[in-house]
Amino acid sequence: MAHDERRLEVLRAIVQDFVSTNDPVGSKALAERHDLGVSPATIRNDMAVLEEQGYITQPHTSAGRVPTDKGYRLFVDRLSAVKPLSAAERRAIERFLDGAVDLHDVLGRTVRLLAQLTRQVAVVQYPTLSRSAVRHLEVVQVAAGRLLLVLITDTGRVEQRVVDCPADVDAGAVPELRTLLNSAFAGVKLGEAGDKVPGLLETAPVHLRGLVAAVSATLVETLVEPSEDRLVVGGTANLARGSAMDFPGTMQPLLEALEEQVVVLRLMGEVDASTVLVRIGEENAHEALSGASLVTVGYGSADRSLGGLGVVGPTRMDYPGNMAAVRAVARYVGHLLAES
Amino acid sequence: MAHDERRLEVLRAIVQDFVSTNDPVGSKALAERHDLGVSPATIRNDMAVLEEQGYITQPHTSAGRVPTDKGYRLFVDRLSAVKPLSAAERRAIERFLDGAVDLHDVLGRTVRLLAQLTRQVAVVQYPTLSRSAVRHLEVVQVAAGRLLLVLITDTGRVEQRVVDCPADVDAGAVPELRTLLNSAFAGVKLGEAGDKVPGLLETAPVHLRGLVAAVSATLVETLVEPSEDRLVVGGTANLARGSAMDFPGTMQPLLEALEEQVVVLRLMGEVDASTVLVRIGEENAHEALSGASLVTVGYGSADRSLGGLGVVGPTRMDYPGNMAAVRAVARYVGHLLAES
DNA sequence: ACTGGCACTCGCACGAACAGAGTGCCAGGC
DNA sequence: GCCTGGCACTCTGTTCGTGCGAGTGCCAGT
Repeated sequence: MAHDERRLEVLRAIVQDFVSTNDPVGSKALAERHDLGVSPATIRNDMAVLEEQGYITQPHTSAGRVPTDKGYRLFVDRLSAVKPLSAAERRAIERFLDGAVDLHDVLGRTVRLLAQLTRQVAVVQYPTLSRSAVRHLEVVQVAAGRLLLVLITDTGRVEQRVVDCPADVDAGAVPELRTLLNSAFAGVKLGEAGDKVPGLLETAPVHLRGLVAAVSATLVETLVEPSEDRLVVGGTANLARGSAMDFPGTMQPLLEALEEQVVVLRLMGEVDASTVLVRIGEENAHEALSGASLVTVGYGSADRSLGGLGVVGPTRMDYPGNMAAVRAVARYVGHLLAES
Repeated sequence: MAHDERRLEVLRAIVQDFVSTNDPVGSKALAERHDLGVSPATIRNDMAVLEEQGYITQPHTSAGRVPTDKGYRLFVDRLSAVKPLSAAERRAIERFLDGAVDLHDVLGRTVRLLAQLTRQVAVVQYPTLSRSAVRHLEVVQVAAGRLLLVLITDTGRVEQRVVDCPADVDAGAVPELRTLLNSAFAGVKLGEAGDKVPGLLETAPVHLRGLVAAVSATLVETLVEPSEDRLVVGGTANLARGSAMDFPGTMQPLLEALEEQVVVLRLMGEVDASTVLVRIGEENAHEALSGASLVTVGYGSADRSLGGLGVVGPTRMDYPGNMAAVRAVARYVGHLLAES
């Protein structure tokens, strides 16, 4: 039993050393840097077992050992203590995020902050529209047969669409339409708003029917099929910083995946605000991410998750530190957006 | 005279070959691939002169020649013919950009298009606020003492701010305020709108004075000190594609500069819509860009430039092709935004 | 003014030899 | 039964030397 205990301790030491030095770690160095109380030879035996179990591997015969994805997984699940942020870091979060003027600004600052804190690539998802509610619908006439529809959500996100109205629009009708739309939709979740559009057509005053009909298609499109969720990416320069061997061959596929957004967004869909989710290397299924790890968490208030944020980096990353940073930032952003 | 003529022809050939092969080009290869009508020995003499004049250089004593920044400059200024886009490319531009639903979408598509067309990093500037005009100002009451101010510009850009009103807000006052603001500011250029705020305070109906006073500070902030101009960046994966030697050492500084935005935005400030501006290597002054070239142009209608767009890549790039692509895309985007 | 020829200079790829790191295994001690 | 010290072995990365090829500069000839 004390056996297994120590073997795990050895794994932890390997992960820690490898993360900080980026060199395969051998039994001798391990015995020197950590006082495990046993000799290198004993450690070698433990390492042989760990390798057989698939937790570590050696790049080539007679180099040190390197953790495998499975090894990192065990480390994250059982061996890593939550590393509290320093007071300076906490202060940095507040100082950095306070003073943001609008949603775009908040998310922009968040992604920069997270990238700086973790020295990894940071990703922040815009608040998911389907979970947001309508705060206000604005209708503006921009030309004779043209209306601009602006949707403002309770998370501060703004979506706009231009609608062509075949019929001439009576000037007085626009404010009426605005009132009608707002009384119908204000406070309604976007996911549920679509169902109300048909009903609206029937109950609208006769003289507005034409207008409502013209607008309804766009309305459905805006409310129900919210434009693909957006992602803010920052700190890509950190990819180039790490050792060239962090990513097999080139980092081109990873950069492509980050720009593609859809891949990352799908992963973001699974987050919730209470637990930090870690995906390591091959666990990501997607080819381009198979050499990378993601640390993600949802942000939002207790009762409602708005979106996700996290960092992307080499599997060789400081998991405890990044998990702590991601969680702390998510909490703060959640409060910030909940109260606005 | 025919002398100098041929020497320039040699320079052009060197640039073209080096851009396409990425290998230093020697006199022999040059004589084979281009029919200059003279022997390698003669070309060698020309190259010696070109090198003395600073247009080309050799990486090491016995390798071929490589163009210098000065060489590229001469090539761009005097030796490159405008390369018209293929019909397929023109069609791609239309197909790609039509069907964009809003400004964000237009710029997002533009940057992707440009990155794909040129296989370089693409940058697109949001329409500069100070050159835009107010299309509509929206006021929404989101809570007892809180107003949301939304500015919609004629270029489709949307800015929003939350205003805290110390006094209680009379429900009926909000529409009045909206009307007041719009009649005062609709159509006004943002650069000139600031001057009108003080006047507004005096001429406003008495019962609105308090409200106007509360809003005016934010109004000035939104209109006059427009939030830093935004930049959309895409195709960074193309940086990793090129040969590792395209950028000295690492591309980290370049990625940082692109995220910083401010560096690139300053360069964008100088563009105009009529001429494609090319900055080569060291001409960029800024450290991080000293190994890169920028090809930029303004977009907008004839009478009014909205912003800039362009590509960033290694000095070893296809200047004629990129200039053509950048110009064509800028034209199309200009039309698209002018008519919306 | 151009051309062919020739000697010269390097960078680079290839191979050998070498040092260093790290392992696996075995026999002995607690 | 588990740990330890020792030892032989197996690699990789590095260094050095060599040969090759590419490319140049120069010179004499047309």
